[in-house]
Amino acid sequence: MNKPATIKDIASYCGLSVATVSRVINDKGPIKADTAERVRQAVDALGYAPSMAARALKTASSSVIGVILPSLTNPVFAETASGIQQRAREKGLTPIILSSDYDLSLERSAVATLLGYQVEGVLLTVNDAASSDALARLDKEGVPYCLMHNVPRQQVCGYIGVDNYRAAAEVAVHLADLGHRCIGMVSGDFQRTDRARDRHAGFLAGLRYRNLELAQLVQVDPVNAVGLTGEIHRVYEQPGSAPTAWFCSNDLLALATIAKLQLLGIRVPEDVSIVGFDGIQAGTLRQPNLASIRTPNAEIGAAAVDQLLTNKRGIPGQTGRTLGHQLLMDGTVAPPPDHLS
Amino acid sequence: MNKPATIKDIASYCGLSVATVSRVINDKGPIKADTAERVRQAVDALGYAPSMAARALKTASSSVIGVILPSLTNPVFAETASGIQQRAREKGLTPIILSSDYDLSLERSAVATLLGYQVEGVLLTVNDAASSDALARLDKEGVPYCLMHNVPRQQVCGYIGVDNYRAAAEVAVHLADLGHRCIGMVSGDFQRTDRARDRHAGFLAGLRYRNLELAQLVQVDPVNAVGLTGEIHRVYEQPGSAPTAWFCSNDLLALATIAKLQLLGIRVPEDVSIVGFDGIQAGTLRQPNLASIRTPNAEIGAAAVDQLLTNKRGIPGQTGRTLGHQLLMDGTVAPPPDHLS
DNA sequence: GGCTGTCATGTAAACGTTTACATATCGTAG
DNA sequence: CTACGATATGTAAACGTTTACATGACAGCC
Repeated sequence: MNKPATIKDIASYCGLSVATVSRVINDKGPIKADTAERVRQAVDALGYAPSMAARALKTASSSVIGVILPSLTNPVFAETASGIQQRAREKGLTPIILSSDYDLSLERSAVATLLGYQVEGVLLTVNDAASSDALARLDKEGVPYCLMHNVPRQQVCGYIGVDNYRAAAEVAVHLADLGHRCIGMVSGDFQRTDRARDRHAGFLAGLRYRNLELAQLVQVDPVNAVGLTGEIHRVYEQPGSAPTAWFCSNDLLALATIAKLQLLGIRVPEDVSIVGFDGIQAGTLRQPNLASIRTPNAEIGAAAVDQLLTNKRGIPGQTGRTLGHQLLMDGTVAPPPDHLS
Repeated sequence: MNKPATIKDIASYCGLSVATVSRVINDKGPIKADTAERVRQAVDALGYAPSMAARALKTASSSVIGVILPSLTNPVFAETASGIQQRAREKGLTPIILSSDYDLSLERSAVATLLGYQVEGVLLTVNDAASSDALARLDKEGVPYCLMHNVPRQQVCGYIGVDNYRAAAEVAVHLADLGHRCIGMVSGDFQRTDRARDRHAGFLAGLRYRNLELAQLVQVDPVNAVGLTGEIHRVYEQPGSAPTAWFCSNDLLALATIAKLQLLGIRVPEDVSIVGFDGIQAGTLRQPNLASIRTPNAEIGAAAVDQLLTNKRGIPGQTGRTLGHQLLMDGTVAPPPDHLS
């Protein structure tokens, strides 16, 4: 690896002092047009790239923002990362994106890593905002941050997400109004994340609003839906009332549920309705389309960057925003089979 | 934002010199157990995180690796990123992941950005390895890199991927051996990426090997499969021989194609067989499973990190590796409808 | 006791920037 | 002709580390 060119190389190449070169590069202070041109040529010729390390050290600002997400492969967070990426690029910031793999100790060490890079701020989704060490650390260090997707605590630096509770409640009401009376829920990361709990609570509230209760709650391992087959099988084997509709706490789970039902010879949505949550692309690449709640994931990321910058400048404004979601209630939802309307 | 604690704060807190503290932190040189303990306590107490900027500046090594991928939302690259992430963490490296959005000028500026961070090396997937400015720049600067997923040029620093040509040829042979005689291909980023071209060429070669030629080539906008509906409709409207099997250059395209066919009342795989490429999760979350080529995406990312480290140490060994792929030829593939076996 | 070697620590320079301050040049008003 | 403000550039210190070198303490050996 060649030694990268430094500002001194540029300076001596042009017969100038480093100060002048620095001024040209950051265009600060007065400079002769001729000089500026010479410097620019030298920069090109020597392939000079200013050392962000030195710059960060001197100016105590790194132009780096930290990002911590539970997963990069989950489309929800991939889209969020993508939105962050784009907005950060516009703002001249470089994101360092780390995955916590839903692991609390990795959440903590990710924060520690980012602190070392003197990040301008951190955008993150934690398992549980109310009890997060990672968040506590950021608060303690006074590093601005913006939560994404989480259910925010009281005193939070910044927050962007959707109203999971309300969205889930809307699904419950919608299913009830279609005539469903026996409704189940499939939850994955139920105990692990605050949003899964919020969706559950919201769904129950929605059912209650229509004088229903949850007929079944199936909990499965969130990573690869282990146990789903057995549970679904059990529910539909037993005599008695099996749900005519299921709300799944995310789309991947919903797709897996549909596949299992089909294997049992149960048709979706003719026999059973399925609703997911997230509105991922895979849900629209099938017939019938997966009914779901579409959340503006990329927009959440972009808005989080904006929120961070607002906070940094100390503008007192609002500390968070709840973005709108969209009900996609066609495709895999229909009235229950015996329903006369 | 509080001023972060520096090594000097630790030193004066313990009544030691910065040199000693530094030695404790990096455990180099002899230190009394007692002293080490005191330092560690101070680190915890003050929440000290060493400045990576200063460290990078002094040691001229940043512990940062650059990553450039065409997209973060495409599951293939999301998995690759995830694999990189994990292996990098094990090796004590921090990845800066940037998305080029398949844009050549963003590819270039991503390299420039990374150069500023004095990255130890770069892992990247470019549109076209043979003509990439980004790669040329890395070569010029002497920064080690490892290509992922690309079809490598002759003189390349490092390379990890699968044999797209061979895999596509295997699909062709498999379809031919099932009895298909009229076979089409749906290609997305056909003209844009080297691997799409490679898959196309390999597929043609496979067909030729069985004395067949490509019956139809449908090209669509890769981002959202614009035009697919019209093309598919056209093919099956016209009288004459319509393909009984389609090879799609990636899984997202394959899923979209299946959805379109179903809308035309064409059954998959009873009437028409569909094969994708990549083996993404969404393909397995449906019935029947999407036939595809599964590529070890996460492993490609992890192997690329290893390859980079090998290259850096100047170990002369191999400059690249081709990892194995896996044919998943069930679900959406079947013999053609009129086939007697 | 003096010499040597090992262990533990301190001193200070360097890494590549930015920037406050100093300097130099020059046109122009007094 | 001097003084002055503007303009353009140079000088040097500082940012937080690491590390070669220097120092000091203490043990073992003759």
